[in-house]
Amino acid sequence: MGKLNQLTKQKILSAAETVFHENGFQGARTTLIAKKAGVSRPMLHYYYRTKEDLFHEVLRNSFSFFLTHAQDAFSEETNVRLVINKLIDLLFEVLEEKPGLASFIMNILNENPALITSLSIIEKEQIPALFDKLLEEARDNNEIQSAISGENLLLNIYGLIVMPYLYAPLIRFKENRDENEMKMFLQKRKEDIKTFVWNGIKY
Amino acid sequence: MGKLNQLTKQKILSAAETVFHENGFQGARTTLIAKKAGVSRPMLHYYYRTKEDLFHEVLRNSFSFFLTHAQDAFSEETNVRLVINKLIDLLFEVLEEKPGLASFIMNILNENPALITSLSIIEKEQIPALFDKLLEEARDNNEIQSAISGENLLLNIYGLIVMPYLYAPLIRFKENRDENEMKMFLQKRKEDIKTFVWNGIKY
DNA sequence: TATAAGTTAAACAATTTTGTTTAACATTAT
DNA sequence: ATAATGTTAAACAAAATTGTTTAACTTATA
Repeated sequence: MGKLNQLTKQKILSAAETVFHENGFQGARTTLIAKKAGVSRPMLHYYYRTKEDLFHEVLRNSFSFFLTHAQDAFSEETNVRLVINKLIDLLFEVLEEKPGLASFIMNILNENPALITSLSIIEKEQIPALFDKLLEEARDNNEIQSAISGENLLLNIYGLIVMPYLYAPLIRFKENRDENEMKMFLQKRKEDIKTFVWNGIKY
Repeated sequence: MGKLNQLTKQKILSAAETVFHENGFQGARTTLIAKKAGVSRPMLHYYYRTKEDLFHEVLRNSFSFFLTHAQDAFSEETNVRLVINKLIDLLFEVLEEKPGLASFIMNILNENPALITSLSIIEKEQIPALFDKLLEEARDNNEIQSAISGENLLLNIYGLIVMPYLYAPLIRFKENRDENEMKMFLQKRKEDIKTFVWNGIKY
């Protein structure tokens, strides 16, 4: 049996990513995915038997993409402050590349958190622990005062970064900012977040 | 024509709130709402013709509830720091009372932001401007150094507060924390956020 | 060039969900 | 007690959506 035009399969997966990111599992329509992929509906089911199969593939890819980038911050830098800045840079890049990813994750967290915990990538996730270690070192060196935990620090950073992406549609509507103004807003905000976070833990 | 057993109507609205908060518009099932309200399906349509009508009512109430409480911070306090602390307290109270509200708002922001901007309450919303004024005063008095805007400060606070509520299901799953442990985690986090935010803008 | 693989449009079955109708029953107020 | 109001269960119609089937067509390749 065949089943192997990788290009078509990829087009479907890629369209699925966009649609699932924008609408979540329930809101997504396989018809729209097929259309965006430029492919007939039977083709979609030919490569991915069910909507669920397709969703799981997107889910795995998305989390892998997100976590891999986040982890990079810890391999590329060693000092807390630099790691934090790097992490913020990387996460902004991730969301710039996939703006729907933030709400996608929020959606799953809400709809079906068990889905996330079942991912093998998640089990290997060590970021809070890595942060704990760096924070402890920094406290020993009197670089920071705060007794914050790695988990809380990470939640803070996620919250600060993700917020504007969730909020973006509202800001756009309310203040009528065009895409370019939004980009500048986000660019500036990124730097603001860095100093905000640093001050937040320094004292 | 009748249409006025306020108690039943209220039961329906209240059940609808829970279901819409937990599942969003698309994910919500009118059948489940009727069931939770302890009422037959035709009754639901008797008081609210369509699912959409019911949703709009919940939407209005939810935003009104959220914004009214947030605004209170500015009437009850006058100093930036105290306003911030009050706001954080009030928002935590809001989310403690309606834990699904956070993801509900995120959901709409994603699914249909136009819905939010069309709310009359939103147009009257002045919080960023109120913050701008307080921040300027505080800078004049050398209480704070940061040049942060009211809008960004508000985004920061929202992000920091909302995050754990979105994240909660995952934390619960991953670390197996029971409801009580979650409450303590949130309680502690609330105070952490206060100092985190204050340090963030002070320097 | 013949064959297999990839693809499509069209039609359809099955399911889910919303909203309506009907006929009957219960409750309240007149 | 009688009429209006509130309520239910049951059945149904209409629409949307997923997944499948069929028969035909195209393109690469053996």
